[in-house]
Amino acid sequence: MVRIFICSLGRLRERWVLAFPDAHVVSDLTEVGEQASGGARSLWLDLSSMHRDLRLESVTAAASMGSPVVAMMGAPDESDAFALLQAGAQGYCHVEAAPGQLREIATVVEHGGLWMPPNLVQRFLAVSNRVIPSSMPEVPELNQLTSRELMVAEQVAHGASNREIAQALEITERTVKAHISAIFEKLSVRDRVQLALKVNNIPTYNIRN
Amino acid sequence: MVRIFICSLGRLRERWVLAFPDAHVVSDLTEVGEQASGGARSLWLDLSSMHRDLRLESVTAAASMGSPVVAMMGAPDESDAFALLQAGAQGYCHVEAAPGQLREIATVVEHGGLWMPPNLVQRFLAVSNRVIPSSMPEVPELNQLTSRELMVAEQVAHGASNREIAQALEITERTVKAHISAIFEKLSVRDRVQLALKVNNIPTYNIRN
DNA sequence: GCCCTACCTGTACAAAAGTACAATGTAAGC
DNA sequence: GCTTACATTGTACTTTTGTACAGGTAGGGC
Repeated sequence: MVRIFICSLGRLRERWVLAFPDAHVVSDLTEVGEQASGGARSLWLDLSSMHRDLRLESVTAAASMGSPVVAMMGAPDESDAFALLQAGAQGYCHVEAAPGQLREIATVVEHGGLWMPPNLVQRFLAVSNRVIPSSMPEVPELNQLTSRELMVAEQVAHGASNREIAQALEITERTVKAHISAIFEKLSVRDRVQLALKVNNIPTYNIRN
Repeated sequence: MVRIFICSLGRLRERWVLAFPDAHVVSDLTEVGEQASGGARSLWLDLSSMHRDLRLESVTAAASMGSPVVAMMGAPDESDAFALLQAGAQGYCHVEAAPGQLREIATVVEHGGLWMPPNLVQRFLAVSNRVIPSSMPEVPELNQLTSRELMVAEQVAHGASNREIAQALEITERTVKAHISAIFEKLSVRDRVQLALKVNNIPTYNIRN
């Protein structure tokens, strides 16, 4: 089974290689034609940094090539997901999905199944008046934080600057920095952006997490 | 992986055995509890010769047991399939599906995917697409960005530093900064954390924006 | 009492991030 | 040919962020 990633940068992300060591990559859909055109293959479209119309267009074009298509997005968007699936994609996932999940998705779509994140399925079911007990995955690392650190982390996770946090908690900016450094250490992140993403449970490009 | 068929007759059909030589069978859902309750398993409900309300009820009960559920019907019916999937089934197929297809379905649902006949997929998505979009807006401001800016924004939104973005896009760090400043202006955010949150559609505390 | 942790703060410094002002090249459209 | 939008880069600068090293306080457990 050949997995071909279509990415405008023409380079494979590390997670893709971790998932599929023999993955191929092309920078444009037109270059896919030659690659394993006869055999079994799946197409993985990196739709991050693409406008909405172009995303739909790309998926439609890819779907017409006869191989299962997985749409990979940078900014998750529910309404978009269904549009892309309707346009012919068999899978919809985050562009930085973990390698293990990528392999699951591959298994599913290459056997004719649909794959989308559990929250999307839940969303659909919710709309359908079905009550599903949702066990939203928390971020377990947050339990390592002291209560004060947690306060700071929450603020960072919602875009507050050090100065604002200091004012909010009525402490010095210096103290805020101290807390933040401790948080970085405990959560193994390197800066406040990654902290914000981790608290909000959003994957980052960085492997060292 | 254990496949348990729930069939009122208490007998396995030939096709099921052909597909899964080690398949189990029970005549009622209540008998499932004991079978491989801890390990990985999938439940295959034979819903042929069942009234509509009972079908729904069975699927709901089966879905609550924590294993993927495949609803197998004798007389395929679109609206019914829809209801059963809403009720928690991960798969929907004909009770006399070919062994090969059964195995495909097993692979899909046991990896978290949805499986249903191709013609139903389109129906399913068409309805979803009509129902979902109104409820959750995407981030319309992102359309103001140029394609290059969008690439940069996506990278920022996933924790990349300016240097990393520069390397990824093969441009200068200075150029990255230029793009980022333009993005801030267009999206009315003041720093990269807020940008990251906005792209990921996460609200910020933002007092003075 | 002593130890440990959480919490707080200071000075100083290094490293990013972000802005101001300016400039070049290119491609598309009128 | 001209205009406009986009992408790119430079120098120089301010601000913010983050770290290193050091220290002080308060409370709980032993």
